[in-house]
Amino acid sequence: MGRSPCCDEVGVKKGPWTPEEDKKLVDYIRENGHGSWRNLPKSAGLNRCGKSCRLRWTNYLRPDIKRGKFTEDEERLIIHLHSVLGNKWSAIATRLAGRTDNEIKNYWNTHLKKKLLLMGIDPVTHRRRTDLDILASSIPGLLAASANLGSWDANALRLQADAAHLAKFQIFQSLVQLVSSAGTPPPMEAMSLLGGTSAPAGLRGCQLGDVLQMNRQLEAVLNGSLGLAQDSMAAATASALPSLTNMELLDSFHTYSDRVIAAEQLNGGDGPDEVNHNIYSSTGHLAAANSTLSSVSAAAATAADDQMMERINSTDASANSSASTAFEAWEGLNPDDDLCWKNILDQISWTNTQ
DNA sequence: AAAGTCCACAACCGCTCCCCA
DNA sequence: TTGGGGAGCGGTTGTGGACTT
Repeated sequence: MGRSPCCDEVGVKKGPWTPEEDKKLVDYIRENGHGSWRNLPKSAGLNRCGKSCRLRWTNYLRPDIKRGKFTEDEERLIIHLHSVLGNKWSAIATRLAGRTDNEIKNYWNTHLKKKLLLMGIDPVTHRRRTDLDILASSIPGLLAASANLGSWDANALRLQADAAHLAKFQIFQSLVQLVSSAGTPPPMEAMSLLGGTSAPAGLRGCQLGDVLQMNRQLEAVLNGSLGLAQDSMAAATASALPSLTNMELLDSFHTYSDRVIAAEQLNGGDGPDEVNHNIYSSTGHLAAANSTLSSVSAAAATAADDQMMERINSTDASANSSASTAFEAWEGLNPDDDLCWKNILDQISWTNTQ
């Protein structure tokens, strides 16, 4: 069912609207309502097509439009709604008073999509990414982010190291997950990288089953770490950032924990929607490493690392050896060696293409 | 200071949906 | 039931300003 374009008239103006045109359009609609958009330009004395008038009105001139930056609440809501509705921008816009579909779409494409990618989340599926290319490309950004964390004082050095540690830990976990999801045993070259001369004793010579077990442990640790991080955040930050006041620490902590709690509420607690769980929980480390709260979260998570070990040791005796192995392995890796990362990525890329 | 590059956003294009004769 | 027209939607593009080299 073809239809002729509405803007096929020659001589109809296109491009940016002038203030005079805006005034004509606003005045006309205020006085008469828009009525038929096709007839409006003629009636209003505008040399535009009706479609252009409608877009200008609905996206820019409408009096109930809310201008300005998106708030964190709005961001969170957009991400949540997008996970449910997909690219249904108009449907999403109906849930955000004063925001237009076009504005939300633009904001998604220019900000939120990148934000999610940086957090290691696929903006389409809202699940954690394992794509190697993205993973590999994200490493410099992650490390740069961790390097830019702070310039306050000596404590910043500790925080920077913590954040880098966490970012690399997350990457490592993703790599292990990737190996386990490949369905085939990794090549000896790859395994030898994990257990080779530069690798820690815990990983040396480990088998696929060990890697899978390790991955399960890491998954549990990462997914369970958020609560621990919240529990220990205030104390951890207090010890890591003695130069900040208690009030500043509490503010930082509350900002972060509010986001988490709100995400949980949006989620309906234990509903089927895993989006916010994915975003705020399982990737908590990575988000923390990249967000403005990264320094606080990273310090807290460092303390949480200790508690993770305790939890593993106390709740799953059968996994004790593997879990310990995983962490010993991580501690033994030399994540500051760029060549080490390149080699691991190269080898696992090779695995994935087999 | 100039040139080049990147980024954000307004606006356009083309398609689909829905209503109505 | 069909098809024409209006409106809405999502993807894409163009442009101006900010930033970098």
